[in-house]
Amino acid sequence: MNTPTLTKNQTLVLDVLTRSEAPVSAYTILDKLRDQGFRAPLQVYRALDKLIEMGIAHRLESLNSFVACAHANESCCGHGHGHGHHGTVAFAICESCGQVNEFHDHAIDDRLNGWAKDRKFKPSKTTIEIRGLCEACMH
Amino acid sequence: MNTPTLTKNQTLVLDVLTRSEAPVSAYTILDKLRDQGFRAPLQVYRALDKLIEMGIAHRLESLNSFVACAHANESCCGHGHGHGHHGTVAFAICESCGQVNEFHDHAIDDRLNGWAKDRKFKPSKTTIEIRGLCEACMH
DNA sequence: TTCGTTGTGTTATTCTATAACGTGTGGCAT
DNA sequence: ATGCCACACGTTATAGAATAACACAACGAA
Repeated sequence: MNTPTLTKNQTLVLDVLTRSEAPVSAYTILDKLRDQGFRAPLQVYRALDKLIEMGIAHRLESLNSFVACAHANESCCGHGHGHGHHGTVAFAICESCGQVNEFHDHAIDDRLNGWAKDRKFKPSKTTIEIRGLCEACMH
Repeated sequence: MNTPTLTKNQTLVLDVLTRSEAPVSAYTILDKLRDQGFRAPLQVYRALDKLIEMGIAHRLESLNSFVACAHANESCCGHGHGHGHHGTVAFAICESCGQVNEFHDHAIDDRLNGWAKDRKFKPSKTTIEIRGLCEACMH
């Protein structure tokens, strides 16, 4: 019920994201895929665009980097990948170790949607990113 | 009780931000200040860093652009500029006209802080940006 | 077959941000 | 006053992120 068949480049890029512990920049992806024949940034960006469009990957705006979606097969509220979305996704990013924690919170969604509705603002994409220190990295 | 006296460059940059209806990129700021003697990006970035540090300006991560703080003299909850923060600020950005609406919502703050506290994650900076269409730009 | 769509590859260019120097000034302790 | 330090400022060069513009190949639908 998932992946609408990925192309070769999309698969390669997704693999890099999946294998990485931390977010990866487009140019880092490029470097990691030179051996597989990648030569230009566009090859990476095009694959990323599709993956993000499919909801399989996310872009971290505050880092200019990318991660694989952590909820690939999840359906906490009747939403898998196939149809809709699990609302807006939020990220907690450790500035020390780089680890990213992806989560979603309906109360926040409701709040933001409420604000938007009140002002007749039509949201297309919402970004929530918390930068800070994870427990392991605090001294 | 405000501005801890801005330097010349900081004042110039803030003026550009204040006068602009929409977010401005660093290089656009640079161009607008060439007449006042600006010649290099760093002059802009350094001023921006300070302004942001003071809470007088904000960076929009999803746009790589900057805006003047809309709450400069506000104290909705006992917080002005001087001491602390009015929690986390959120932005609604119209992708058509570029207008930005800055707001803050304690329920969201509480929710995010709760999530962080549960996981012993220590937030340093939180980004919330809603991209979409404002009422005026919907057809 | 023919056409349109989609993925691809390549070169060049634009936009965003920082590194690494060096200069000048104002405070302030001695 | 002298020496020192912090800090704003200026400049050149470079790194990092993203897109423009063009060309080609594979594939399915009409």
